[in-house]
Amino acid sequence: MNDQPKEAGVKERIMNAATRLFYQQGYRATGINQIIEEAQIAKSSLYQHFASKDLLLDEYLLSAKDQWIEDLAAFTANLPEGREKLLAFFDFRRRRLEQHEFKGCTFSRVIYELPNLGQTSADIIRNHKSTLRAFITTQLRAIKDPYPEADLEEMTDLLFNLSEGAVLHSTLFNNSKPLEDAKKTVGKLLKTI
Amino acid sequence: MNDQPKEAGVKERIMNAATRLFYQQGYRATGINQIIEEAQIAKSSLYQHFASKDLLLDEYLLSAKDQWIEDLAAFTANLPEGREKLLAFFDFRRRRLEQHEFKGCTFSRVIYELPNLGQTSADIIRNHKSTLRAFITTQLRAIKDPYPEADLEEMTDLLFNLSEGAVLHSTLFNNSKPLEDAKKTVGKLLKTI
DNA sequence: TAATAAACAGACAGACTTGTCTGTTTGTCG
DNA sequence: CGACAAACAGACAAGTCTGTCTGTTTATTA
Repeated sequence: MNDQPKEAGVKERIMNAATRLFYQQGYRATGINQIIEEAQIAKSSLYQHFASKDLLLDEYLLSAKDQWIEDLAAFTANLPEGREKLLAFFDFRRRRLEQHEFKGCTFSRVIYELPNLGQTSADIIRNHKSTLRAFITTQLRAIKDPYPEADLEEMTDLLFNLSEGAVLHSTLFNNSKPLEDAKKTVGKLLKTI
Repeated sequence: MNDQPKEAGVKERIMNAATRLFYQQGYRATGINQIIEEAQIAKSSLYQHFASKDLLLDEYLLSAKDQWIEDLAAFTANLPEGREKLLAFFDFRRRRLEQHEFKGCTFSRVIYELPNLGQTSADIIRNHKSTLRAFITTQLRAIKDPYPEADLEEMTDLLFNLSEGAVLHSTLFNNSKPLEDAKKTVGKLLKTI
């Protein structure tokens, strides 16, 4: 439990604890008291840095989104644009699930957990998913340019939906296979364009 | 609020209220007290029929799953097997989201809301998703039989993942477009087999 | 009519929740 | 040293939650 680096700043320790707990247990299932215990900080310190639990959620989503994009960039840094990076995208999502015991997509989880999600949080998540979608579009363009606009859109959505569906099914069955299979299918689909 | 038919049995009224509330607000966000109020029954009556809230969830999932399959069957009853029913599958999921204000898939919601879901509940959901997958396989076979086993599996998973991803994105963006586009894409994919 | 079962109302226990507030300790900077 | 800010511990308010329990009313059936 007490695996927090004591040297880290208070705000950082709160974010670390919230990140772990919100993802592993969910937002609603995680109490303020559990966060302060794991972060080893005082309750008043938490409310000094975050006005409410809801706002902590928003900051968590913002930071998780940045981390996600950064990790993807690092994971695909040495690969050529196009086919290679697209396939690696599926490896990346698979690896994330495996590292986190198949708890699902950080952002989809929040969407489904909070049906009446605040505007700000929902915007952050939509923004993140749009970034992923743009990543796919970029790689498709690298494979075939010029790519007819209508076909590009369609293929982007196909791959985007395929990845999300595969993440969901890997989560549901606690198994990497859906994502592995999806990657193979993408490999074949890319040969047709 | 008081739109429960008073004639309906107590257990039925509980299930009706739970179905509406668990889906609209989520399982954790819905309290026992709210259920008994909407169902217009006494708290002791609820615990007479369901030993705990967790077991109520399981019965809710079972009944929701049956209803889902039944509704799909009715929706596609007059269509020929194969291409038509496959395309209608996407219409069906779109219509469900539209009718429920884009709150997402009943079952995926539970998966994501309860990361430490009980074995029974998880099994019900996995069973349901397997049924959907089997529906797709059946329709693909109707289009092309014999269908090489490996290709059949791959196309099934592709369509299955595509539908789940489209449902997720329609939910996220409160918009039917992802599911409409997915249907069009399926139409094209089916021409290639 | 008497007996049995089902549903009723609602108080209650006990544990949880977020957020506030008081007062103390610690560390840093001039 | 003196002053200021940050973090501390932890009690507390006010509300929520699930589940239990007591005792009453209603309906059915023998």
